[in-house]
Amino acid sequence: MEPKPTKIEDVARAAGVSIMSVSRAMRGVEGVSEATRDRITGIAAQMGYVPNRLAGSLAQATSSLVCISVPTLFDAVFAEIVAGMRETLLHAGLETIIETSDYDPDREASWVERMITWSPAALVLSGVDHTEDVRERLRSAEITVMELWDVTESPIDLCVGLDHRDAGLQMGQHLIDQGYRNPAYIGITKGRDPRAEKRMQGVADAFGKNGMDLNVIRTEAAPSFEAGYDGVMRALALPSRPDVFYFLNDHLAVGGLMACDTAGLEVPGEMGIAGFNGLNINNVLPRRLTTSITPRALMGKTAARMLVAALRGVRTEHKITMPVTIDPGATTGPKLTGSKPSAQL
Amino acid sequence: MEPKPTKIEDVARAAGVSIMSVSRAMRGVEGVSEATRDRITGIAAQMGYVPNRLAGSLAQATSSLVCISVPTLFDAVFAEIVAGMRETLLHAGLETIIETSDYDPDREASWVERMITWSPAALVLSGVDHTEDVRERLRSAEITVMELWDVTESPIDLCVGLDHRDAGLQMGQHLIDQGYRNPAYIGITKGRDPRAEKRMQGVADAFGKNGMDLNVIRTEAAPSFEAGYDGVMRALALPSRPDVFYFLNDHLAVGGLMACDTAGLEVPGEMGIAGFNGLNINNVLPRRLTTSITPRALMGKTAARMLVAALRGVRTEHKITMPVTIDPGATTGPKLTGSKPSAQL
DNA sequence: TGTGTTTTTGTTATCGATAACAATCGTAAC
DNA sequence: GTTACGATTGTTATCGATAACAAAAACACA
Repeated sequence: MEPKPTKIEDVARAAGVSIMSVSRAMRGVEGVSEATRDRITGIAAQMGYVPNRLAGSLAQATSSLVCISVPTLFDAVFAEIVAGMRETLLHAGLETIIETSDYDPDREASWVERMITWSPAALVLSGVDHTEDVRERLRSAEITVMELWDVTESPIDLCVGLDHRDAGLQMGQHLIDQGYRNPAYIGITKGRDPRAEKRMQGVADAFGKNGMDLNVIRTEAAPSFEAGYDGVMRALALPSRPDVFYFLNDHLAVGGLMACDTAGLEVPGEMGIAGFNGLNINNVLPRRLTTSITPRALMGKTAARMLVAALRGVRTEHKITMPVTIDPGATTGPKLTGSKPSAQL
Repeated sequence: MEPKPTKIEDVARAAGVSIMSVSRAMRGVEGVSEATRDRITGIAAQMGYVPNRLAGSLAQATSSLVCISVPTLFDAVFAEIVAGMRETLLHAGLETIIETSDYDPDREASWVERMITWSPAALVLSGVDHTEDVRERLRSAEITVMELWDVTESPIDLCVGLDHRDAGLQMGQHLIDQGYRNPAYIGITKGRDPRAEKRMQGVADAFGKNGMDLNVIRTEAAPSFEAGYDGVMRALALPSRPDVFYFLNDHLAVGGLMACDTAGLEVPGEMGIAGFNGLNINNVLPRRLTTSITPRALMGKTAARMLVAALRGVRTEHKITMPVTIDPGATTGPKLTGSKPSAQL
């Protein structure tokens, strides 16, 4: 009663050819005439034959798997990057496996360990900060590695990302230009998100050059709306109240914006707010967030193309730094001190 | 120079045993004494041996892969369900592959086709509405199938989800109780999200029982903040303005809330707003959204446990309907007609 | 001490494909 | 009508593991 799946041998027998001809026909490689190819693929389709990729990959000693590790899928940022990659990869006949490391390097490490057992064609990691174990493994395994989202002077292999410190520097300067003088950064536990730390450093440096300090407020939560909300609540209790908040990302910024609203603080009049990413929630906020727009889909697509090229032996550049642009928005700006309308929403 | 990965044979030679002993030792199955097992695993670790899963799965005719298809990862809803599953599955030694179908049944179908080639242990699909091709394939392949997020009388195999129509019915009654009489549904193109259609139907039925009609407004966009915003803008142009909006989900509801705010409509005084899911953005909104709370993480965990049990041959229930509870929030309620404060945010 | 039983270890066949090489076919050139 | 070369097809070895069965060793009990 069990409907044993048809294998290549069955198709070969049915078509009256050798299994190699079927193999060649199915993969679309050279070595069969157009006529027999068409005949074989026709019969295969009719028989409902699906090649066993496990066997194929084993024989080829490499699979068509691309394993991607991102910190989280709880916000759309990495989902967009991944979506950008997938389309291109799928088009190139590559399957993707996604992992969420939850910003935990050890978890990334154990994942790399596991993935290697599948002989993937490539591994994609988020960021450039990895444990020594991971670097070691990747060095010894002959797997193409792509580091995404951040850039470094010494990539393991390929690298497509942003210069986060520079993005911070840029935003810092923007905030200074807007007249802010007492900035605070609101983020999460130190070390959890290395990219955010770099951005913070950039902002700190920008203000530092002008002799101003950056207050740092950290919540222990994951990067979320709530973390931003809580951060603001905590920040407002500081002895000298900041005049602008630079948030870890737009999620925290939105939470922070809501917190300011709840606290009755006028934005940007009494408090400036800046985020990072340019999420699409920005398109519906009554007041657009000041933020840095990151080219997420494009980054994914770029990375995927570079990866596919590399897998085909066409090695072009090894490292691309994508541009980040500032969306001035409406949550920073001249400090008005007019009448304060009460909150609605 | 190439550091050929060590294989089972190398370990066997180094340990002075047969490869079967190594195989048994590595997998933790019966058939080796404790002493030799420890010795073998020690040597293997020392040699940096990682078993080739392709070979293993091929020999076993089944892999430890669980393939999961969700409509989207752009909002956190499915990400949370998936996260709930992953932990349990990983614990059971199962690897997960995630696909986003973008609400496209054909895309789901081609994905199923591709996944089968990897001999997965199980397939997880979102919803219970699939193309006939998919049903056909899954019937013939001997793969455990889990349908998630929705429920049906006749699941393919296993099923863990919500009764969406009932959730709609529940919310509809709630809105009626709050005094609303002219409801409108704001969603996306018909047929794209079958679950949303069921919820809408539930609301329509609830109002219908009381002799009231449900206006239906559809934007063509994907389910997003913008879709809710645009939907409201369009709804406000209707001849008879609705007094309450039931949105496809919280994302649209948040967008709609912002639109009402921008349009200067008092919520809930002049307009009620209800969503679906209970996203955590609700924790920071100055006015909590009226919504249905869905147990997403729990659903994922429950599904994963059921799946693991089924894979081990322990078949308990086949179908579980998870409860949905209403969060009354503050965007629906007595229609106040007090002074209208101007918008801040 | 010998025989039966259980545990441990090893041997052989197999999983379903692909690579590398060998054989065959067709046809163009001489 | 051969010779020769490129295009097509087939054969054999291999990929790295596991299942099923066989052999050897350890243990038990009369």
